[in-house]
Amino acid sequence: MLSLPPIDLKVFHDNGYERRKCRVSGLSFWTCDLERDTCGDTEEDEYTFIGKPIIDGFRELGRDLKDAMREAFISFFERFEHTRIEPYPVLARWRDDIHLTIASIADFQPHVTSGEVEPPANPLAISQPCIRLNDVDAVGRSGRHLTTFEMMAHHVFNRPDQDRVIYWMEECVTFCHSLLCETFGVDPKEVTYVENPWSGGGNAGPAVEVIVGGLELATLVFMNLKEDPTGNIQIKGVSYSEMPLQIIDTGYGLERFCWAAAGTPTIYEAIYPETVSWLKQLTGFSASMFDLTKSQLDDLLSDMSRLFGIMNIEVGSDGNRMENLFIKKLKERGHDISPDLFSSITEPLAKIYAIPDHLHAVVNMVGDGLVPSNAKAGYLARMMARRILRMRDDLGLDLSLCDLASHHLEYNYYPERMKQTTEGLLTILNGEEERYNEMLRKGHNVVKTSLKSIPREISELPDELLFNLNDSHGLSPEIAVKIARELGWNSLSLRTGFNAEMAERHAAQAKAMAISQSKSDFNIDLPELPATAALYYENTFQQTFEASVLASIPLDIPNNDATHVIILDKTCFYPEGGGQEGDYGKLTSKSSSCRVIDTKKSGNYVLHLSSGPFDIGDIVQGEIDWDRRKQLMDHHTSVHIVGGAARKLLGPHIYQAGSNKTAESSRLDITHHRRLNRDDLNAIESIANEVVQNVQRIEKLSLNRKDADRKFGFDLYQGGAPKGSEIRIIRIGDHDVQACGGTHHDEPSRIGQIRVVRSSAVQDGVERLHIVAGQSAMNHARSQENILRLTSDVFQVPFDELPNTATRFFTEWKEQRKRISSLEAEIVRLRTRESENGTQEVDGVRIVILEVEGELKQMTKMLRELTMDVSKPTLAVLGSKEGGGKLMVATTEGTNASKNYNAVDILKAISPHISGGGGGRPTFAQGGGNNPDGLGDALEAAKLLIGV
RNA sequence: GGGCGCUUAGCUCAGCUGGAAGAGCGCUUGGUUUGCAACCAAGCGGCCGUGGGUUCAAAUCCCACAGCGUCCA
Repeated sequence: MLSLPPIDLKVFHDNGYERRKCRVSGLSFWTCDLERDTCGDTEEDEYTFIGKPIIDGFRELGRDLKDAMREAFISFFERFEHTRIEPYPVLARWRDDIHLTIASIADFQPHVTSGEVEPPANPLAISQPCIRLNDVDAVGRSGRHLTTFEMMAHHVFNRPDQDRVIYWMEECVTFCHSLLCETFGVDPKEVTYVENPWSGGGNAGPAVEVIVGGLELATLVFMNLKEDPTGNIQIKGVSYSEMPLQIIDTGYGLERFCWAAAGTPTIYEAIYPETVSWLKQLTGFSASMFDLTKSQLDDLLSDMSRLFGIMNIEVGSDGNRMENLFIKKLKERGHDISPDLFSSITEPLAKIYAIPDHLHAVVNMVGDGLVPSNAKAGYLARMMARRILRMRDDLGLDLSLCDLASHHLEYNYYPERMKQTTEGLLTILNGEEERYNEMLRKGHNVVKTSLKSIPREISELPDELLFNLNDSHGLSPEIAVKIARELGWNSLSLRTGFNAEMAERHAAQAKAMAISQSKSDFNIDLPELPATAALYYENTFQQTFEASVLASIPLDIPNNDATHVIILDKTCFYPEGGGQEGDYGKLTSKSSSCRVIDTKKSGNYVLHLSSGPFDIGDIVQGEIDWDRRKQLMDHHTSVHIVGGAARKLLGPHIYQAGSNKTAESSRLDITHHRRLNRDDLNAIESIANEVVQNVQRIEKLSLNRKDADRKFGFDLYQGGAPKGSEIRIIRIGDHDVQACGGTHHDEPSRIGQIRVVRSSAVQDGVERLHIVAGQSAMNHARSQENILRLTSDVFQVPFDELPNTATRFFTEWKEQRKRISSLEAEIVRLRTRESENGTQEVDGVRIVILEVEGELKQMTKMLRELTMDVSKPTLAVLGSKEGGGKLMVATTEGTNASKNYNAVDILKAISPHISGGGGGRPTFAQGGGNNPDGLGDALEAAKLLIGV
């Protein structure tokens, strides 16, 4: 078993670099500073560029600085034969394993890095906007963390097995060194190259971290290994073997370069200067606030930044301990500040710094067409929006999310480059703020009710309660405690580290989840065979064909009526895929004929689920159930048309979140930020039917992925990330174009008619459209009419009178119900009065024992009438034969009646006569049984018991 | 995809250790007032989300579904 050899390059020696071992980290590194014995990225290496920029030639800040820096980087590599590639979206639509683009190499995974697809250029240079939310809690606090950044990169995809090698380590490091020290004028003594192998996502390789002035500015990864249990190279405990590709994956942090060029106290001041000073001004953050002079505060902040560099502030680290250490170190540097002063400076500042970063992430995501939601990728946008709003509230800013976003667009963004419109973005963010406010308002109530049983003097809320408020109602522990204090629980506080505990708890839950996941698929062992030729693509309308049987495999467990799986050399049967159900039909050989009950796909084979076997080598005639297939095509093409119509009507954020096509109907799930009403559906339906009438032909293209991406962009992948290098594309005029493996009409007019029947909600931010087309549209209309016919038969009125008639019947029903209940009350009153004739008194208490008719409800009313009057103390026992027998006993509260008799005791004593039980309060008991015939006995027993 | 929570009057919500459906706001009427606001009194307004189940009895307990919310992947 080997580990990786040292990275020993000519470029290092030529520039006077030596290989050393870091005294702190133990890693090998290259340096030309003879004094140096640390690798540069340790807790003993301070930033050297704060207050004195280490990169020359940049006087701008903010967006201009980023533009200049990006251009300097990319044009440098253009001079050396690299092709400039436009950045990919931040939403990784071409991948099904991640939601967001987390690195420049993510643009080319998995298909380019696997060697299946050619890269768009080779070598190439790019600056790719990325979003990483792992360290979101450190943003604003550490001085360097960001959730969204641009990863500048030069990538090379070498194929040594095909004799195509562009360049490898030597040239790569040479480029990097020349960029830093020649173009950017960095003092070579400030640059160290640290050898630190990289691994991730099943790949690995040697790597060099480029540290400049104590800050990691770039990583150069030489990816040439893949995970392989039999491999002979060991990295971080995992075995790898060499792969046919050699990929150079570099990452240069644009924002870090900007910071090193600006020398500001934190990275945020380098890239978001306008926002930072705007927010400082609005919150009144200034030296005088802390009884300091401006230069004192500046000194303090600069020293804090340098300390940030060496103190690793990570998520989940113990806040209190870090703070004490920090204060101690500041004291060593001559800043004697109290913990209170420290946090009153850092708390608001951290928020002022984090807000522009978070805004950038939200604008990146929503600008790219993402709709915030309570699940999946959309949740990430909502979470970030809520973090901004919380920080805004903590800072006491009187600004809406839209105000903040508008400012951000003006100073830090190019709105015209967004896919979403500015108006659409602001509308969506406005909706997010409304939801946030609604959550807070509701949260207030929730806290109020959950505090009821909690004593006011308590100093800490129960953990369970806080966890629950957070998980179920979105109230962070801080907010929950704040609300509770406002409600009068004044001595409450939140212990430090609570959030970390909560995160641990969530992590434990997620872990438990991961273990309990398993998946069962349609799986059988298949022999090695040539791939099935797909006739359904060559001619979508072919209904019959002749093929030879390659395999006939009995099913262990019969699937519906299917007993065998038949594999042919070629087929017209479309296998289930892309939400379109498989074809039905039949296969006939000379000797036998079987039904095809379903068609599925497994690898390159089409599996016909057959009602019986064939012999291998048989020549069979296949015929598909054409009515069904035609209907499936109607629905599939309709789904594309309706999706395009929705996008046209509602905006660029409309994206397919899923779909399903059966012979009866189809469903299309689209991303949208509010519920659709019937008017919206009508509008979509109209546009869809115009397309059916006006678009002549549907184009079916087959392109390799490289060309498909370039020509149509990533909206192509509405149906999810496709596999393989060849992409089938369905283009319906200029109305809709997407990658799709389904069967489609050549002419939209073949569909006839599209109806968008109704919409329903799948999750927040995703609306499901129910669609019927072609013959199904006709069937749907007929069945709707049938419902009307049946209904109008009941009411005996014509169709168009139905709404009025139904309204009339309903209101009359309600009126009559009310009338009945008032009549019942009247009966009760009459009965009660009657009963007074036959009553007896015992010790001044009136005794009423009666058999009545009616349900519990009426009996209760009667009892109330009887026992209400305090001047007439009464014990009443009522019985009814309804529903198996009912008994009720009540006394007049606060009188001799309630003193002398216990209703529950009496009830329990007599209810066995009707084979039942019951209970209640001492003054009011009710019960029932299942032997109505015993009612007389029960009432007699009551008389006996009471003594009348 | 998973966990948790919510659904009760026009609105906002209590009630949920099973035993007479409630409050505040709004609405109607009356009182007070020169008038309005305010105040006082009375009244109107409920398939307690839908469908099953347990029980003598379910807004309340159990199951399924729907809609909504929330946290985590």
